[in-house]
Amino acid sequence: MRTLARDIAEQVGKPTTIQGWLHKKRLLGGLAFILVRDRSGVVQVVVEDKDEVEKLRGLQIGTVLEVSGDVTKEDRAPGGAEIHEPKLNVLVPVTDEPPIEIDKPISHKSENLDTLLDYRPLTLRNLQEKAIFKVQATVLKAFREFFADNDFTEINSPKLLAEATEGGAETFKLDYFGKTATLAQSAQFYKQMMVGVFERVFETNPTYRAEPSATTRHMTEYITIDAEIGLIEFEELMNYAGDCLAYIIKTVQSECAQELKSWNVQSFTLPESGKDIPRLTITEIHELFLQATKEDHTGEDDLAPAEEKWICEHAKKNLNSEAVFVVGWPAKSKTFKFYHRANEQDPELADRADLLFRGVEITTLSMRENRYDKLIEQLKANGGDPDSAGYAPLLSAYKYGMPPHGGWGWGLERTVQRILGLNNVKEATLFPRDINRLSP
RNA sequence: GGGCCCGUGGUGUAGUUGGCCUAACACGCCUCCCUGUCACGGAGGAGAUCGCCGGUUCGAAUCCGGUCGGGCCCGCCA
Repeated sequence: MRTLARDIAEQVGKPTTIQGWLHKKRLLGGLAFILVRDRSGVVQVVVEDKDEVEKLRGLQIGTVLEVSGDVTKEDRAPGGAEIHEPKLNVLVPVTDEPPIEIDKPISHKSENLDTLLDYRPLTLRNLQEKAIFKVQATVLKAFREFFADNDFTEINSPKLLAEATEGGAETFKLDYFGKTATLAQSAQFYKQMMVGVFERVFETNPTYRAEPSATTRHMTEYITIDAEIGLIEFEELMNYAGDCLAYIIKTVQSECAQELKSWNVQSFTLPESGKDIPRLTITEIHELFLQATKEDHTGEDDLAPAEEKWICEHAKKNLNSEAVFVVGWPAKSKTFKFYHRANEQDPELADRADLLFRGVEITTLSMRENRYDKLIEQLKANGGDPDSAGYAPLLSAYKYGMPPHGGWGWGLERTVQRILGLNNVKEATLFPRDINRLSP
């Protein structure tokens, strides 16, 4: 019967067997300490028998072991207990020296990211690296809990599409039995169609962008948490997104305390309720930024990366929130897509917001134009053909009844990146894909 | 796509105004010593034609040109 590392203290006084990877050897002559890592953590094993120590000769970190012995309460041991008088059984010997050390923090300096990512199958075994993806899994779990609490249904939309439709971003093209298929740049149209079915839907799937971006924020494949909500209005939609962020942070704080500590993440400055996250218009932010830095972006349709960073620091200090909703997006702009909805009172503005968190845009949300005729009009104005195979399915959903609705696309990796204070979104991605990297 | 920067043992770095470099340091690895380590400690050892190609020079890790790989910022984009 196998015991996990996290349960070792409960086994005190009992013969116990653990299984896992040799994580660290400390040979002190007549006494050796070895650390064995399993899915739950690390156990210290004290080896005094020379024959047992000798079994480890020539074996490298990564060797898979089964260790049977007596668990002893020991305050000097990590976790308060350790295994004594062990019998070591080598399940999978490793004799080649690993190319990278995994038992101490690995360099995350930008110029060393290549090494970190090239050896990803091994570097992920480092406990600090592993912690990033424990946090990611917890964020994803929190999303699902939030959606379940609010009566959403989870869906999965296709990623192979007949043609590029949404506009805005470049798509990947690939051969599809002699036809050209594209990889989905978002779940946009499908989640909208599904509003007509479930009213509230979400999905957590990869999305693909063929943009030649070389920044710390962009990848060609990333996970979006796509949500779409029927019978909602703009203010309410922002509140949902804010509540969702608050729930994610709360969940990570309670379930990943150890992981946050290992990345030296102390605390979060965030309102408990989404409605208390500050709303600032693009124009206001341009003005504040100009006053503070003398750098002028007034008149621009979008925020510069430096402004996104600055406004979050500003809001943390002055508005008690590291998250900010950026509103006041122009309706007459290339940032306005054909399915967006203009504001009823002020048609010059779009019912759209970006949610910035700790300096990075993590979510884009908007109300969608739900009136069939108006949508067709906007589509045509955008150069789209309503009769094409790319638009017809979406339009048929509209034709037969779409309520006012809105939703968001939320970057999972960016969220984890900012929670942990990582410099590059690729550090928060298991096997990142970017303009230069397609492997591992 | 534009600008700037970087490539030195397995890993992280120093050296880069040409000669003292027959390339240094730390970690890792190997051998030996060490019974409470937890970045264990100590002694010794192996391991790099300095990304690649060409040029300048008596002499190149160091200068020049090209090339390949990578990073950061901007743009695009989320």
